Amino acid sequence: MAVTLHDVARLAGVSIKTVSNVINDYPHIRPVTREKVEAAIAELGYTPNLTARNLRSGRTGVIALALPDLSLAYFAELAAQVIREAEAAGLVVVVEQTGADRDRELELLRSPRLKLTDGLIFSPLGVGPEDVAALDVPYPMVLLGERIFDGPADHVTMRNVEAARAATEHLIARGRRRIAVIGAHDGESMGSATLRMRGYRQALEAAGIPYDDDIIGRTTLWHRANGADSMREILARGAEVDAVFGLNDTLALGAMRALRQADLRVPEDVAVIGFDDLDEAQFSFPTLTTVDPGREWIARTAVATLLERIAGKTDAAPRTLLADFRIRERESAV
Amino acid sequence: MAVTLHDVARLAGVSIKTVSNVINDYPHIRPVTREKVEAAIAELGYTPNLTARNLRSGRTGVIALALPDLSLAYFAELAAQVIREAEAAGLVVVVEQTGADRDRELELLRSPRLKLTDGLIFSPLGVGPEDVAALDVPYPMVLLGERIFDGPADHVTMRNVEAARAATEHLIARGRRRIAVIGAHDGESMGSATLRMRGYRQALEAAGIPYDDDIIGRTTLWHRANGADSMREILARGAEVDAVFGLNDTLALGAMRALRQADLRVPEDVAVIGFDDLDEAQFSFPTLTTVDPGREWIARTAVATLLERIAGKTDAAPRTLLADFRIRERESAV
DNA sequence: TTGAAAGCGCTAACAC
DNA sequence: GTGTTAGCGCTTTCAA
Repeated sequence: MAVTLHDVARLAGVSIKTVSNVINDYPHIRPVTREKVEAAIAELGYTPNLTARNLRSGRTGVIALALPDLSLAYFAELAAQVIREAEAAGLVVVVEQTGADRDRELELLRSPRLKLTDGLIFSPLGVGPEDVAALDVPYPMVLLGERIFDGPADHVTMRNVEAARAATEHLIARGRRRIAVIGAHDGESMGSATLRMRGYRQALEAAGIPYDDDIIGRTTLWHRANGADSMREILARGAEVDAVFGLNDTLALGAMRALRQADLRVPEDVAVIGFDDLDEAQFSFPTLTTVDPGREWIARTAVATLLERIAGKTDAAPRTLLADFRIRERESAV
Repeated sequence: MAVTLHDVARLAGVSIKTVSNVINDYPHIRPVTREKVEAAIAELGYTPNLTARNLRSGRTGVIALALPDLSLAYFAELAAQVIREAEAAGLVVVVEQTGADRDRELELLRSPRLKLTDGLIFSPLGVGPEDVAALDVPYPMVLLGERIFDGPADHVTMRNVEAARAATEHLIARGRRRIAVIGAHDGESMGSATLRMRGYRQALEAAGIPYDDDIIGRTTLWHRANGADSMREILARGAEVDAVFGLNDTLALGAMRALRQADLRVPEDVAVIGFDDLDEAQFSFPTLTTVDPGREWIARTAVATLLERIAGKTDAAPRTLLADFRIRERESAV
């Protein structure tokens, strides 16, 4: 641990600057010198002290990714992608879990731990439009998700309304007219649920299908159990249903479970569509038709955008970047 | 970003040492001085530069967690837990994905990026016993998983053999005798598959049930599709089966899918048990009986053990720490 | 109780 | 082409 530039320089019989030059691939070095230095580096097993380098350069090569919880499949897959993209850009990623808690999210934004990173990719679930002021942070940040629009930072997100509308239209085009929704939120002005509901209603309206509150399942959490419970409630009401739009895949998978327990066949009796295109959607029974919201593009764009800001593009106005989506047609809705 | 100790000291009319003392809660400071300094800190919005502090202290407060892929539910849940435990200990976690690739794993161990961290929690899937030499790294490391025993580092893992035996016995106790296995590996001397197979065979032997290679499904990968494919193959052979032991939950869930497609009822016709106790096991249809291998304990112990090593317990011999397991009884095997 | 100054290991002017 | 040197912002002896 104790080998420094000085040690290498001494052994090689040169100055530390020369060693530094070799390490940083400075072009004009005599081959002989370079070899001497490289031999010394090898002999001593020298590796640069990144902390010192960071102190000099003011950069760390580390970015933070803050999200609700890795146990949620959507965020795990998002994190996997962000880490891959960051690695390709020569960065490593510190993952922070906020538990979707507003206070913890706000605390994180002010945390001195972030000083150790070059920037933050933040997927909030607790803070909302009323907290935009707290988002005006003194370091590069890219926002993900639907909680914040017109914030003081770049924002990479998906076309929720259009994609949800397309999902609903996918069902309508297959003759379904009694399309239940699982995962609606009450009293939320801006969020995935609200936006996706808007797309749903647009599709109904365009097709001349009346909106029926009886087949709208409300859940605060988007876990599988909530999807199953919500579906059961709708069925218990005796409401007629020939399709289900799960506002995310996890809810849709939960709903499928409840449908099968109620001896309803998917897709024959009830077609099901989800949203997210989790890996799991390919392997459920039946496989889940869903919306691919462009997660890969979102991850890549978030990293690229953050890097631009880190590189000094601090003046440019905050941008909103929207991913393209597509419907992944599988067995649950054909 | 540019506020330093010097700025604070100048504003407060004291030396930087005094400011430093205040920040680090050095006991003997006159209240007046402290107040002056705190006022200056507040006015300037000073936060310490962690990089500089790290350079001095030689510690970073960052640990690395290297695992195959966050898209795999088991590792996502493990990471979630490790991050929580690390946070409780005042550490943040850099997550690195190796893709279960031996070369990438070996490269990671030597990566200078690790110099930015105080230690590594490493869950290898590519390197094996033949690579123990590479594991003798010059920084604190804790190993997870089954790939390496008697390595040069502390090792936190689960009781694979005993737990697999208990899982098999759970099925036997419920009258099952034709217990298929999904996920066996060929030509692997040490790994989860091998150990769990050992427990399976022990249970059969103890119950006087003959081992039948016809109902052993081999897969290299442990994804859901492999579980389904492997199950289908066994069924296609015409082999008689009244239970399935998925060597992990994902395989078991895949196998359940194949069973239902073959019009076999779970658990009536075929009981199914898994291994891992993923969140998902509680929400599948039917819910999955499985082995809880003690993931939470493993995460907590890995962090605690790493911290001990970081704190300087470098002399002590490497230890192997084993988690307690338990069977989570759910619908798929009653 | 507080201040002065050295130095953690590195990079980047600037000199030679 | 290579060496000297001044910091990056902080902690920490050692004095005062």
